[in-house]
Amino acid sequence: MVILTPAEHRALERLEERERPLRRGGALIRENDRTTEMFVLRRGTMMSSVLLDDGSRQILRFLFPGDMLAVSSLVYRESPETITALTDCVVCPFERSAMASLIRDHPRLAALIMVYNQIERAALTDRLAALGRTSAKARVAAILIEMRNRLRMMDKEIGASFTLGLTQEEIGDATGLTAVHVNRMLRQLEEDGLIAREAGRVTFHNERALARAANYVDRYAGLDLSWLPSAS
Amino acid sequence: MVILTPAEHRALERLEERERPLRRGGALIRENDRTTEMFVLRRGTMMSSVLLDDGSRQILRFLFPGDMLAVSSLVYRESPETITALTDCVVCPFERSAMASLIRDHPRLAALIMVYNQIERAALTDRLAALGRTSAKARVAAILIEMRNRLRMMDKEIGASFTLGLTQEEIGDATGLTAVHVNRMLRQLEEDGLIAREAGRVTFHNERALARAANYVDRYAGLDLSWLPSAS
DNA sequence: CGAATCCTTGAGAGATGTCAAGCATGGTGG
DNA sequence: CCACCATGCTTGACATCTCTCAAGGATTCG
Repeated sequence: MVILTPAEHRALERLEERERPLRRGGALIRENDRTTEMFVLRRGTMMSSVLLDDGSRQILRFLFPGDMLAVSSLVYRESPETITALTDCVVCPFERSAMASLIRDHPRLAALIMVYNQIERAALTDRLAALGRTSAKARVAAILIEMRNRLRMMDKEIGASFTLGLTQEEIGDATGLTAVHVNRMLRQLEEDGLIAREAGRVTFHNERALARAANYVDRYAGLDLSWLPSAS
Repeated sequence: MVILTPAEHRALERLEERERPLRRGGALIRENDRTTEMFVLRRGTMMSSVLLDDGSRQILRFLFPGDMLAVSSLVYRESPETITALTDCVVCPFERSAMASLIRDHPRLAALIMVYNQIERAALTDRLAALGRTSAKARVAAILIEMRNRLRMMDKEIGASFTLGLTQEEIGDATGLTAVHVNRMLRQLEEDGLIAREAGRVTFHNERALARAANYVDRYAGLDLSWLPSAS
């Protein structure tokens, strides 16, 4: 999509020099932790979430290889969110001061990071609109499509059928529903003929109708990066 | 908070060279408009929103002087959101290519823009958690506090009493509720002794309890910008 | 094999939406 | 200056959606 210069490649690789493994279920960062590190997710899937006073949890985002984690430590002394591994993972930690030099020395990479932030922002606002204004069934359908599409970006083999890798409680925490109601909505999607399920695998039987039910928009499409600074 | 060099000041001022007035209710950008412009809001308050298939609206964010508008045109050919004036406004348009040169020539400003994006992100995730996991009453309380705090950033005179400047329908579109239910929640907050209302003015009678009811976090506090590149 | 998790289903409760009507307010044209 | 209209607010009755609680079945892991 954008061709990086060798120097830019090296700068990005320097962010990924160190590796840290993380066990399934392990927390990389907890809310209110003090940290000045950021991370690149290299392998596995993670999620970021917040806990509310009453003990309920809201999942903000699912994270996939290539995503930057804990960018908020650029700004906040204490982390506003918890970051947890959904599968065994490998992350690459780097100090936020590395971000300062990267911005100074590689303006085009700085611009690309802004682009990345905007894509993430669009995904968050889509979820916001879903929580505010769509039905439980639509929200569950949206999560299914989102997960399939992100998984497919890592593995081109994935088609209409994939392993979701989320419990119904996690789907509920992402969609603002209870696990019980998620279960009912999955069954309804099945009865509507939109999906099939077996042993943790989901199969889309009518992807078009599912996307329509979910109000789904692909935020990795429709990009226009022609304004980027030229390679220096 | 951060002291800018004269050159940095000039660079920011260049973004605000031109002015465009906007009437109350007018749209600066509509969803799916093609635009390559961005804006700085100079005067007035605005909102950004999306429309769903069924005609319902979700307000994503309220915008105040100093905010950057339409940053998504850095990324998307077509705008993912509508931006509308809540009061008479003045905006300063600039081409997104100006952003490219600003990033190249002023790394510290680029870093500050990233900081700004992260603050906005935190505000969005707070709203997300509110929509997903808090009661109608809490969401309405949260909007009241948010509006008061942002208005107070422009006008230090504002204390416990302020003019909200939103219709109950707009509060509903921001909180994912119907206007009717917003009305009932406002009444309840009043009966609980947390607020008083008259002629569009809201007065906080028990701000601490209100903030508690709303799960409110001030995202403009707790910043740590010590990592920023040094002034060059 | 036993103990956790996770999933599934039912019944009833609670929160929020829908519809409908009336009231208040402010702006506007006659 | 007044009558009228559009907009927004308020309230009640009822419908619908989602949650809560509870129980049992399935699956995985040690």
